[in-house]
Amino acid sequence: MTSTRDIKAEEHRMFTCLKGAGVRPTRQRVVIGRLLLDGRKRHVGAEQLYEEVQTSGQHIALATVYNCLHKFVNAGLLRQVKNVGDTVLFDTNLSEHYHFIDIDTGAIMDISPADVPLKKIPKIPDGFEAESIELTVRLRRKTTSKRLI
Amino acid sequence: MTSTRDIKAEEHRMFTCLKGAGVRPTRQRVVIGRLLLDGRKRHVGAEQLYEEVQTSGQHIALATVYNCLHKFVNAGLLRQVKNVGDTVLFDTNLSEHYHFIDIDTGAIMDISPADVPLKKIPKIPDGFEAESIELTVRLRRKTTSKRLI
DNA sequence: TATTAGTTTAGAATGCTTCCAAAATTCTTG
DNA sequence: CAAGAATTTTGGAAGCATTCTAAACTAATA
Repeated sequence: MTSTRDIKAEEHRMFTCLKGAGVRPTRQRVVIGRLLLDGRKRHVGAEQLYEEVQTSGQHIALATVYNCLHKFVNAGLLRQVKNVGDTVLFDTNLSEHYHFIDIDTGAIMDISPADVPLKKIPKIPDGFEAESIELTVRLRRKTTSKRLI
Repeated sequence: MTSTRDIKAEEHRMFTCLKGAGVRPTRQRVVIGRLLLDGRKRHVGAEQLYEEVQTSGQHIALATVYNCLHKFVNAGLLRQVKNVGDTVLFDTNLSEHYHFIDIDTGAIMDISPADVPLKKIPKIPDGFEAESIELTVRLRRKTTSKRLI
């Protein structure tokens, strides 16, 4: 079990972490930071995170969750996944990697860059610079047999 | 100038084309097919196409434009681009290729696969098959100098 | 031609995300 | 520590692309 002192310590760590990233460490951001920036690699949507906050017994307005996620992205604490369905996802994995997407369930799995070395980066048009390179492989469950019973 | 007979001929060609693709050739689909499936490579949104139809003096309900685009995608006459902003785009270029996206304007440019050979396809997880592989390079206009005047 | 199956349509509904303007919080400076 | 300035939070409204609905229509089939 986590003692009150440990919680305080963790909160303080997150407080410092946010400050270091140039993000004003408000109560809400510390709460979300602790849920999200704990080292685990996850893909989260705003709505889902909103519910996690509620489950944890806290309340943060949905609009604030959105604000916070965007702030974190700008601060480089989070990445936005742009290839998924109709909903915006945020990725806690900051290292270079790509994604598998199960088109039926929407589930996302990481692809290590070691598994897909690009032989060369495409030549960037003059006057531009690459902001991001995304590689997404959409997967369909294989229909192994068409047994009807 | 295009004669009435030519138009009729083109309509009939599209009629046949749709039929061949297993798509029931309704008036609306022939109209949209003629605007879209003329060989030019384009990236189009539903709303934009809807306006093109109106400009051409015809009327097709927006819902029908959506229906039609999806039908065309299922029939393999069109591809859906899934990496762009918040709006769904359709791509008349059916051959393998990838995309540059100007993050400021939303403009899309094709990347030839010759420019980005994937050294190897990532290993597809067991029980799945790849439905599509998308590679998207987001571009930002380079800030060459910060002249203020 | 009659029947059936598939389409079109306008407008309503949906659902994710952003906007709003007021209240609250955090930071800065003295 | 107080006061003012700047930023953030909030709940609800608004926005917007897309899908849904159910009735009218059209195309294919027998």
